Amino acid sequence: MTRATIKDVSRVAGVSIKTVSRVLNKERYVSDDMRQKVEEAVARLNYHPSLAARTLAGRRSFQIGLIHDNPSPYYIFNMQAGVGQRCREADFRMIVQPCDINSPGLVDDIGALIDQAQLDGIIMTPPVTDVGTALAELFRRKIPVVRVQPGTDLTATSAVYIDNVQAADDMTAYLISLGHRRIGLVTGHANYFASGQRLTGYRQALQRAGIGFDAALVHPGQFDFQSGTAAAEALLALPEPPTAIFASSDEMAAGVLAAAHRKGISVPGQLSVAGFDDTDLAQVVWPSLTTIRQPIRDLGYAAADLLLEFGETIERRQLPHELIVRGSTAGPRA
Amino acid sequence: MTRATIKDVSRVAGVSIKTVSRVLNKERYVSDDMRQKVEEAVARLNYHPSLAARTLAGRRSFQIGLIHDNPSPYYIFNMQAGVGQRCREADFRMIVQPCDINSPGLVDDIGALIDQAQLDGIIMTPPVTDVGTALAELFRRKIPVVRVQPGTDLTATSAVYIDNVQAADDMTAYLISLGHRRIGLVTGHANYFASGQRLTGYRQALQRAGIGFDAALVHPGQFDFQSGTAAAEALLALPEPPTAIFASSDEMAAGVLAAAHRKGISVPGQLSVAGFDDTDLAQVVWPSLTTIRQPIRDLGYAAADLLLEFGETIERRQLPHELIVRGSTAGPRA
DNA sequence: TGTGGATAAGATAACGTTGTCATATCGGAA
DNA sequence: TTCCGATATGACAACGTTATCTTATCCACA
Repeated sequence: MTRATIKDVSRVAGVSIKTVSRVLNKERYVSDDMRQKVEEAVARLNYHPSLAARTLAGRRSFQIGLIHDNPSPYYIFNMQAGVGQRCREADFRMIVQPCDINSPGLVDDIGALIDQAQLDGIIMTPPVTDVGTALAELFRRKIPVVRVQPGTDLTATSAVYIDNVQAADDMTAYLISLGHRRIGLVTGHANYFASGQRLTGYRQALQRAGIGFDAALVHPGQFDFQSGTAAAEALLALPEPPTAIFASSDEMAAGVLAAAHRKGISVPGQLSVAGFDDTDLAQVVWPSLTTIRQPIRDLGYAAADLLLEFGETIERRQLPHELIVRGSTAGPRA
Repeated sequence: MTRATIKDVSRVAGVSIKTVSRVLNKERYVSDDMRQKVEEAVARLNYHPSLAARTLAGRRSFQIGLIHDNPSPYYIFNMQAGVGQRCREADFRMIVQPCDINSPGLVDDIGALIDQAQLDGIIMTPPVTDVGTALAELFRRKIPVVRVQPGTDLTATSAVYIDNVQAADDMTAYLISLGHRRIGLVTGHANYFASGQRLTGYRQALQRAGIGFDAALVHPGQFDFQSGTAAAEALLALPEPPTAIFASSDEMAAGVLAAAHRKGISVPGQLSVAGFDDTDLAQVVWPSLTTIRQPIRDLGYAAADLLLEFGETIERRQLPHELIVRGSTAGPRA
């Protein structure tokens, strides 16, 4: 017994092939009578149309690509979950393509993917979002693109994002409201525009509170644990060390926690620590992290939604972030 | 300008369509002369064959499926990385399909996936590996299957795995070698056969060392942080509490750490803690975890390799685990 | 009563590959 | 020399859908 084809369905239903196709594609001009006959036959034969044939014959492939170069399992997992869910709802398939933004073959790889799979659209996550050559290639092919949290050419494609400036501002303001005046900031990887945006939000909140900006309190990081530890060690060795450290990612915040533990500095007693992202990590370290929740899964869902609903039409959607207060922050010298 | 087709290539190279196809598929009986002409034309036109057309005409789709129902981002991310890498090497594509083993539609979903995408093979990870109805459906369709760490019907399909019994034995023996006699065990989720295997390894090591098995020291968990915390609280409240706790996952070990921190119990001074998996988490908590490294990425790579190299032929491959000693373990009452 | 637009259904030609079969050439053994 | 298997290439059908075009009704309206 081999797979059922549309021909089998049409025979069983007693209608033409084209009518079956019409029902499958929810086209207009099909009588309820026919529709029902076809649906019964489809169910009876447990028929599933061949994606290959549909792609070849039609101009759609029912597939979208998710391109990323992101080392964070948590980020990618949730992004995939969101995109994947929206795809399932529309009976689309998601093709995940990791890549390397420093590879010279990047543009060719993306081109090959689109050619081979005849993708109907592309979703990109940072930092791939801001690779000019890749973007240019996509424009050349006139393929619908949605970028997640893009940093450049903001109006060139559809996009979904959160307000990173406001989020960092919120967190900084929260720390200030606890009584902190010397707040360290560990910035993110320079490849990510979000890093700069979070710095902006930090400065903005300080200024509003009338606290002078001290460059010594800002230490570069790369979003990972190691750089969080290193940054914390540098900041805590200052003549006038901070009473709170705001790390631009939960991983770095975990690094700060580890550094504090090692030095016997109690958190939040002697030092408050805040993260960003609200990854699983935030609730698994001790003490659990005060952080900014970034709705990664929702961003993925929204990205796929824009692609499926609007296609080439450029659309933008901003999603809300949320300040999550947990055990790693408290007032200074408590 | 539209995509180049095989027809364009054949025209530019001055050969027949079939010859181009032969070169593309590395078939025999093609002269070097022809091969070179075709390759030049392919490069010049930047030609990429349509997967849809190849799938429709041939009997292969150049796609394999990865089916999972696993809540761990780390596990899935690494599994995908391994499978994906092997796929890229063979110019195959990986289709990732999350699923729900408790859903009544599970079998239908898998069937639909295979029908629609005409997959050349399937890789499954626990706990989907042991869902009898799903396995039966795959057998019915005679599709090559590789299971990662299967628990049942071990010889029914190809498989890749580590020796969970030995791994748990290794860890338990290590803790005993440090001088521990009362070692708590937090077991994993009952859906996973690995959970039982790790318990077996634990008992095995105890017995070899002449330490009596105490059921009170074994507490059920579900692989997650919460259950680790709960188990630790229960174990530490025993009249004669353990001096070491071996959790069957790093997440649960992190939960044990948190419980210890909360109670003011120092690790590893008053309590040793060990995990399992060596996820990113192990190095991000404080103190960093002594654990068993499970080569998840390599397992994925090997699984794809078996699928691509052996197809329907059943093959098995065991990969090595490794005991990783970090800061969370030491001798008792140090 | 005739006309035309909306509705409904089918026949047939694509889509871009691979499979199958046919054909031609070459080198070595009988 | 003759024949045969190995090598090399091409013509053409087939894969399972959708697109395009055609045909047939039906109903409202002039």
